[in-house]
Amino acid sequence: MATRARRPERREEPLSRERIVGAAIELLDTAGERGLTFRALAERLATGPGALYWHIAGKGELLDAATDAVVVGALTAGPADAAPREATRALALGVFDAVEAHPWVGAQFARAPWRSPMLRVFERLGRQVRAIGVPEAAQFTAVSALLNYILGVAGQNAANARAHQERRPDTGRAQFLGAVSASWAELDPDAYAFTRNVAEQLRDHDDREEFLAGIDFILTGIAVRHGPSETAPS
Amino acid sequence: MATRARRPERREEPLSRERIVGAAIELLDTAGERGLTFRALAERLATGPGALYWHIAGKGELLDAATDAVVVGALTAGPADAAPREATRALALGVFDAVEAHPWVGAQFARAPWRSPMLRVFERLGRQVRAIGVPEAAQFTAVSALLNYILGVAGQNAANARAHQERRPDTGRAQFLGAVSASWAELDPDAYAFTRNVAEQLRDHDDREEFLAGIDFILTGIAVRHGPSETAPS
DNA sequence: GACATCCCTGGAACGCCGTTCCAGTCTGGT
DNA sequence: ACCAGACTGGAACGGCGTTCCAGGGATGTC
Repeated sequence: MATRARRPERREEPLSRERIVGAAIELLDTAGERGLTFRALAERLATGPGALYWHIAGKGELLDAATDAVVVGALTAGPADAAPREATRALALGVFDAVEAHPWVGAQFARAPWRSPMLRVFERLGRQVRAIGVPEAAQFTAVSALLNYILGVAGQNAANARAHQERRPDTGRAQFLGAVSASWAELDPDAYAFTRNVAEQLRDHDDREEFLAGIDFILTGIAVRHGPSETAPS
Repeated sequence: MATRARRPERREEPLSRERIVGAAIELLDTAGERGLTFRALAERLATGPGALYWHIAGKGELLDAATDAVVVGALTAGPADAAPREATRALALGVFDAVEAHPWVGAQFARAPWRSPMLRVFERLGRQVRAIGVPEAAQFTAVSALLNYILGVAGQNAANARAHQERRPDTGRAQFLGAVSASWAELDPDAYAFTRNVAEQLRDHDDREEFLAGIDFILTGIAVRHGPSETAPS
């Protein structure tokens, strides 16, 4: 009688939204964005494609849920007692690192605007901008600038990852940048004088440092325009 | 004899790479990114899908060529005798306006990194940054910051355009933003205090002004860090 | 114990996509 | 008159997201 005290379930583990999203993340990380298909996902979960639709509405919702899981993880860190500017840098770096670990997240940001993952980042950036002292009427503008920059970098990271993962799995980031840098050096000297000139800087740059430098440019611009007094504290 | 002096061609107009790219741009503008298929394109050109492949390698090259055509058009303008900072703003605005007229361009930027269209923008930005007086070693960083911000805005514009064109063709940008703004106002007051607070600013903001404000933040940041003398050189 | 019910499964099938294949046509050169 | 090669366009292939639906397993009711 009663229920047979937690039978070993119908299979090892029943299908669930969490399990599906988890498998989707693994698939995205290992096989890239093109590797996530309902058929591959079903095979990995030892079921058929149709079963997945009982738990997830469609591919859009699946990508959304996967992105949200990654973003939530990236935003949990943070000491929170740092100075606003430092906290903003840490926050941005957290998103950057998450995108570098899961490049497909960068592409997803550009696909679904104002969904839950982006809202989380927006909110966190907003609190820092408010802490910095930006007047209320200018807060949306300041946060938008930061967010759009972060999204731009994320999107490019995703694109680069695709370029040297799906096309040539054997080449790494260094070879990829080296190849692009070499092609820049052979551009027309008149039409692409500047680009030729910075070909070496492309090859040798550090993504993280460049990203942070951009964040600092924007934060400085915000401080000059809206800061309490730039150098002297109030 | 001789050749019958320019016969009226085999059809009204023979297939050509230019005609295909032109038709692709029309299709992208009117039907959105999802509307561009080789079958629809072939039908519009009164031919079969196979014929297109004689002139264009595949969909990637087609999108690249279409993007390039739009970007080239956007970069031809410009007085060139303006002050560097003003010229940079005009250049960025040119790209912004092109993306607003052809939202799919923004998505394409995030899909193919370091292809011809992006290189053109990169080169033009670089020349302005050089004219501003940024030292050579920091030019790549400065241009990257500007470019990534522009790409971020472009990608979001593309995503927003998709959201209120393919999902609800009857609603315009205002209704779309209004709906998002309304949903923000109903978020959890604790978890989304900031977002709730700027819901109105989202509804009422001007995309162009916000974009320019971001460009100005970055340009100010660059000037403070690398400007000719701002406060005092090293 | 028999039975109806509902949640959940998973394989088959639909329509559309990018791409390839190829028999055929048209054109200019000899 | 003939040929070689540029070019066409319809058919077909494999794969995708999604839908459909016959069924299986646990549960509640008599």
